[in-house]
Amino acid sequence: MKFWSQYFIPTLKESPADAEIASHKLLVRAGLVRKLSGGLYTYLPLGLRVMQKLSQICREEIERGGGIELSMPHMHPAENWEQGPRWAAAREIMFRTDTAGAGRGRSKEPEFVLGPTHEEVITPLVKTEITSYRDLPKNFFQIGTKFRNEIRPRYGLMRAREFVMMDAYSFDVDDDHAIKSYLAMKAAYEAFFKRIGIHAIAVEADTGVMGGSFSHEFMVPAEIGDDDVIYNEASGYAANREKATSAIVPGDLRDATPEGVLEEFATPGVVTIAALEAAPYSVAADKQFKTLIYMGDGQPFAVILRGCDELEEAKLGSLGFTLFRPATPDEIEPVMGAKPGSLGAVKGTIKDAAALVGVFADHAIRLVGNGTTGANKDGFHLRHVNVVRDLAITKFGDFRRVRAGEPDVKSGQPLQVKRGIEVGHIFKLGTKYSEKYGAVFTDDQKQSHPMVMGCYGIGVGRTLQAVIEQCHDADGIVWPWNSAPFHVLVCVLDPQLPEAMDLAKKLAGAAERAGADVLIDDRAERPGVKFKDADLVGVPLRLTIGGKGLKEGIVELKWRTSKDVAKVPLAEIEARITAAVAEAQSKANA
RNA sequence: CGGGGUGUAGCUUAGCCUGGUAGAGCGCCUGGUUUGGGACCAGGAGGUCGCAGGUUCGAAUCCUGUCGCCCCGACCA
Repeated sequence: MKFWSQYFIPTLKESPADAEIASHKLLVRAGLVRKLSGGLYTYLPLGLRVMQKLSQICREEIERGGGIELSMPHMHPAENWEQGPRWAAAREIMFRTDTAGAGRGRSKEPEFVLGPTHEEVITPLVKTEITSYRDLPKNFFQIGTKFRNEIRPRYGLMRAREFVMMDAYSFDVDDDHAIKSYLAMKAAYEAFFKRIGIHAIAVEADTGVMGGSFSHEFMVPAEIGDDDVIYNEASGYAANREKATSAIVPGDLRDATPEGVLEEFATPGVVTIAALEAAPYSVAADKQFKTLIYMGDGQPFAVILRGCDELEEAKLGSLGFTLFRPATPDEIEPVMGAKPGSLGAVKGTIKDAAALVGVFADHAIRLVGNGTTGANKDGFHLRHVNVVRDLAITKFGDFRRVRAGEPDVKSGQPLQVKRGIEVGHIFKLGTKYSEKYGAVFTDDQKQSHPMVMGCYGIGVGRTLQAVIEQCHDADGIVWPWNSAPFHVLVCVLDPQLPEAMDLAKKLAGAAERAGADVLIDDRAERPGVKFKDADLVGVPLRLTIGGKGLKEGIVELKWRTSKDVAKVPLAEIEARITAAVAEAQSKANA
């Protein structure tokens, strides 16, 4: 048991000016963290306790899912990363030492990076230590500090430069086994989020810079989340914005027979979809082809969408480029023959078609039929453009951004959108890293194969904040039992009375024997202050010992989730505490 | 990195437009009265007004630069 007067819980009446969202304000007001600098936080005792609780539950569930705990350095030689597949993409977000070549008495210092995740460390380790199928599968995990040079840290622990993450890496002999490991981790995640008392949903996700074949994000629905979840309640479909697709193009769509003769017409000054929609042209946006030029690893490629659709840039990741970005007008003109606004992909109109490494079309352009697009001549467009007849398409794909209301691919029912906080992510990586680092094993036929990997992350600090975001009211935090820094708060209104303190210690002891963590508020504060702090800090079960109650022979018992106060006779109080703790535990672990 | 905002006591802030003794609330210290939902009275400590230049007789206030922080965008656990 801890005594508030001896402990350190600096609560604040007012929210700090730099906190915007409820969970961030409460994190600071309830005395869980203090900011050192943008994206860097000190965990105060209470915050640390919650981090430790979450970490421990996470550890238990990951172990249950097959994980073996170890701990890797936070600082890595840049060399490890240079040998890996994502150095170019990842170096942007890493903190790096700038001592390379600087000396300090030596002719050359190696460059170091602070690890944002550890594929680049675990894979070489496994390469040297595991060589036989007999030693597989293995799933290694750690819980520790990660570093990311976030362009814009924000929302307290939600997006920090230094943060605590559980990261796990699975190694299997083949795809089937890798999928088993993946599903075991998915189940472990679900168990973890359930135990800590928050609602998190698994949604299909893009693999992003991690690479890999498929992936789920674990999202906590919240207004302030920075990701959109596209979902349909009834069908169970759920995907993040980057991955989400819809059944907007019917599976049995037959491309229309080409209509009309391709024809150029003058459109002076028209460089936007909207301008072409307006009189005198009056071409509806869904009858236009939008042509975008991107640079993929230094080479230009085109993406064609309907005029009414938006590009979902992350979906370009499926094209296999390591790095891509929108091309600049200077890069576009020599290739296409015109500036942005007059571009098109009609055969024969592209100035240097050979320079394009691909023309990638969104499936939905097949709905356009007889459409209009740029003529690759400034001030001119083409009409009666037909997909099959006129466009030289390298590959069709899903590149458009899904909108709410479009039909779900599973059920055809309208999709909905809500915001969420990404608290965890699981990837089936495949052999991307194992091939690169030579992490191979020998099978029972003496054949050598790359290990099939998966990687898994849970942002512990972010999860802590997501718990607060999901579990609070106007008065403060309302901790779920298993996440709470303390389970029971014994509020002693008259700590100067020895009999009050004696009783408090006795009750605290009873609660501890029942398995609860107990905090005794023995401060010489007025009752109002104590009650306000109790609500702010959000301990699930509050026992109040007051001078008046003592005379009546009762102790008050109150749950943070309810306004009801039970006046319990002293003779019964210990049994009631034991029962209450047992009940809360069984509910939380059901 | 682009756009917007902001920096005054430990915290929340007024003052800045229109230059002239830096103010309040919370918190803190002392004493007293209080004591079941953030008490009251009296007294007190605490501020190079982010930093550096400049304009001016005089700068928190005007100008320039710079740094930090916050918000919106791209990225992510």
